[in-house]
Amino acid sequence: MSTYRTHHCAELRLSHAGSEVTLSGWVASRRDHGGLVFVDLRDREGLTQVVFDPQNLPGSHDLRSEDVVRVRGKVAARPEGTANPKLATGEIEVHALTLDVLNRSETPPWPLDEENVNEDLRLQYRYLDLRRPRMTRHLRLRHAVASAVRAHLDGEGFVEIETPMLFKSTPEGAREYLVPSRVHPGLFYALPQSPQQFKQLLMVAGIERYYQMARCFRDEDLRADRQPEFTQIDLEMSFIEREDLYRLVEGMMRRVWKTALGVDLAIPFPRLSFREAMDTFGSDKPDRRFAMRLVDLTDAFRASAFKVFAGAVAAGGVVKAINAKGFADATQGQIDLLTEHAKAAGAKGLAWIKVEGGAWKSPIVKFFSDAEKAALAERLAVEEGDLILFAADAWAPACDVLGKLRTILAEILRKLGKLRIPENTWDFLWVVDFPLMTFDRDSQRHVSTHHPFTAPVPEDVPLLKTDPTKVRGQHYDLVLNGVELGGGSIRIHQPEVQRMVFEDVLKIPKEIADSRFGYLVKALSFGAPPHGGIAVGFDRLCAILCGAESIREVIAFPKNAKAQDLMTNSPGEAEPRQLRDLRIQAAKPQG
RNA sequence: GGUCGCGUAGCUCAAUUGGUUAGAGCGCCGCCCUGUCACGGCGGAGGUUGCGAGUUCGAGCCUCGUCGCGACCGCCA
Repeated sequence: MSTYRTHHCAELRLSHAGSEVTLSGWVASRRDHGGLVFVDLRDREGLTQVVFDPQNLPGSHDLRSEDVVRVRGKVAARPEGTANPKLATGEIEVHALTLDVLNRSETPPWPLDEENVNEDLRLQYRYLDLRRPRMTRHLRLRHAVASAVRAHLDGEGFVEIETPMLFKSTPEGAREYLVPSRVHPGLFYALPQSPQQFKQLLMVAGIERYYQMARCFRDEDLRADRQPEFTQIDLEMSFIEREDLYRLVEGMMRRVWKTALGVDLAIPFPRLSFREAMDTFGSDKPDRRFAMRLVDLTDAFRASAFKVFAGAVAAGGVVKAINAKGFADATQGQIDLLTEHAKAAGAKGLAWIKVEGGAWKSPIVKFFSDAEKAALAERLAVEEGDLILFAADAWAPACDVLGKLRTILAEILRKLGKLRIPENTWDFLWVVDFPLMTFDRDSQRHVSTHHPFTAPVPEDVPLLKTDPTKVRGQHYDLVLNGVELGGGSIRIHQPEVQRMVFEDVLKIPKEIADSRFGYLVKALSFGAPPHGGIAVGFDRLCAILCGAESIREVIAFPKNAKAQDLMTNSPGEAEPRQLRDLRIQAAKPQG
């Protein structure tokens, strides 16, 4: 038995009354009555009230927040009327017989029970921040989720395999962290953005089912849900089709939700094509917990007197609208704000109608015919108090604009109490049938919508050379409550198809394709099995399960928004000697 | 790189139109207190209002610059 404890601080109950126990932990709070001292002793499990008689234990007067102590004492039922129903151990207390101060604590820089505190400070003293029960809960939930994932994948025959952190620079995609090689001066490794290529090589190696809690690195600007290093549940399987993978991930998520929240998720998750998602929600990661669907009005305004609409249709575009129910009382400022967002999303302006006092108030409604008004009223189910917002443009930008407005409106209406987004609703879905290629106007060439290893849908392969943007990829995104949780694809496993994508479709010069991806194409040529996989954002997953706003809340030692670690003060300068060894000269910023 | 927001005591926040010596709660220090659990009582310490200029008789408040932090946009195959 430990000399430090016989029980933890959330363990003792009335049934223990009379027994002698030893507890160790931190002083969470003290209430010194002079002749009697109460201390809430905290360990990772919870709180226990310890009662000291300072005549016998004078040191109890000197206890301070966060001192580490060991207490031996007798468990006693609390006197009549003094039980604390807020504590699991609230029926009892420990009457201290001995007190050992194992370590003193400086006064904490902020009261640890204060939730709303400057994040700088929390990150600078992260070890104190993590003592708080909420953060302890986050880390332990994260562990429980990781365990559930491992248990599930183990049960499905997966093998956990580590892949290198020191990888090769592949300049496509996210900016990478470069690592200089001392042995090869002037040459660099890169930290992996994901183990993508290795997991495919493991399939060629015949592993068949691989997974890894993979640390990934991206040297891009940060967000609340983005860190320079983050963790993915990364997995890959051979001899599967998309549906096989959906089933696997659905089972895994079901297990995770059961473990973490005790919730039975409904599976299978619905599937929505990219086209349909954009068309009805204006997003490839739609939050369907609220309606506010995009409605198509193209045919109704084909011949409209309102030239903005008719013109868009004539140019091959669409007219679409959404109904922000109950927002007819939007202020001019709010309309302006929405217009700003619409413009930022690529719209030229924002047409709107307020339905107030039985009338349609709008700068544009005078152009509408009765038939057009009737179509509007019917398709948007227009009622008193509604605010209708329009987009008239080519299909993709029109959907995009309204999709962004939809998200913003939902947030505004939710705050105003006009839209209720149900809590504890887990709206999972698969978004599928993405276009394999997107035409990039800047570089005037086709780029992979996701990555160049995604296999085309078999029946679309003939279009690869003729009309690449029409080719659907076997890519899938896992979406939860409007958050992209993960994505993956069935990969190309025939070397000639992979080579064609690199050279004929993406127009990557042969030498570059060879030097960057030659080993992969070569590997495919040695009997690569059909395979595919997915990467699920583990930090985001944990944040959602914890109800946290930011993934920083579920990472033990995260970086701040400037990618710094405020506790260790990194990044920091390197010694001149280190730089000399690496043959690197730091170009100091001006000033 | 851009837009917006924030920066006042250790922490969370006040400070009327630009006007006296910048306040409160918590925390901290000292004394008192045997049933508290947001313990209570009395007393005390603690401030370059992020920094620098400017306007003004006078700036926490206005202007400009700068630094820091955050959110978003760009970016994230």
